[in-house]
Amino acid sequence: MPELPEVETIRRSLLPVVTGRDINRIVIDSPTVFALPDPAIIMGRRIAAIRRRGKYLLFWLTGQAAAPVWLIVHLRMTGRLTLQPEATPVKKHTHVRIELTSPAAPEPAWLIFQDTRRFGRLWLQQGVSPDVWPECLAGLGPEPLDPPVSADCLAVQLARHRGLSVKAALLNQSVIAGIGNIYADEILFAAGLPPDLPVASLTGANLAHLAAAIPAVLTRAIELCGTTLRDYVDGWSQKGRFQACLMVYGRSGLPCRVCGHEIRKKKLAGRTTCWCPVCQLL
DNA sequence: ACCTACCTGTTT
DNA sequence: AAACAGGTAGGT
Repeated sequence: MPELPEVETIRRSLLPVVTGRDINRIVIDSPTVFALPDPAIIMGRRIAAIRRRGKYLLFWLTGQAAAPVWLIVHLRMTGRLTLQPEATPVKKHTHVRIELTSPAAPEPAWLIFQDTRRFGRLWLQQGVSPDVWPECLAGLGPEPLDPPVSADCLAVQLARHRGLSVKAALLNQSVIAGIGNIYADEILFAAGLPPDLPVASLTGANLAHLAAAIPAVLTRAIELCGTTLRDYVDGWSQKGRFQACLMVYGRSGLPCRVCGHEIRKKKLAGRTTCWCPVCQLL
């Protein structure tokens, strides 16, 4: 489900409500999803900020006379992170519930982690900055949007993966952080590149088109609050609207919205890949 | 550079 | 009944 635009939309939707609130209670229904050795580590802490790195959400938890702790969330395919009013009944596939209170707000609220397929995970990181946390964030490539990735940066990042197809390279989180199957296909369409093109055969002009397409597609997707195909919603349970703008993903057999040629589909890098054989002909 | 596993639900 | 789904870790 969530790629960079969806995770960023969730971050922005939660930000104004959740920052400054205090953790009053935590209920873990699935210890495999969140192995929290001792709830006392985060009890009473305040959510001071929310950051995003690639597809990870990072909650900065401060406490009096205590070193800050990071709560790290990855939603994988079907994870949801939403706010619910205090009295909301517990829904199916709820794995973690965090009750948040605020001196300014009379009613507590729940921050809920739901995940049908249970691939999503939560972790705690104490002491070390999450950027160097070896188990996840340390291996991530650069953020594609701040600043917008350049052709030079892309060339450097791709240099270690010359044997991959350009689609496989875009999906590799150590090349650029945050791109998944939907946006890889959409970016390659916007760049006019065939997905099975080997990285080794990319020209300078190809790299320039690719570098321009990455921020263009991701920024537009964020503006439209992400892509809702089935499960994805933001922190207020609102769907995204970028699905109406998809040019190739999920459109196999349909006419290309630019040239009218039939959109094709095949497995590449283990993932279904859709492209226009005319607009993306080298 | 590929394959499978991890899960549950939906579509073919 | 089988294939497939936004992701990634781990094995070969």
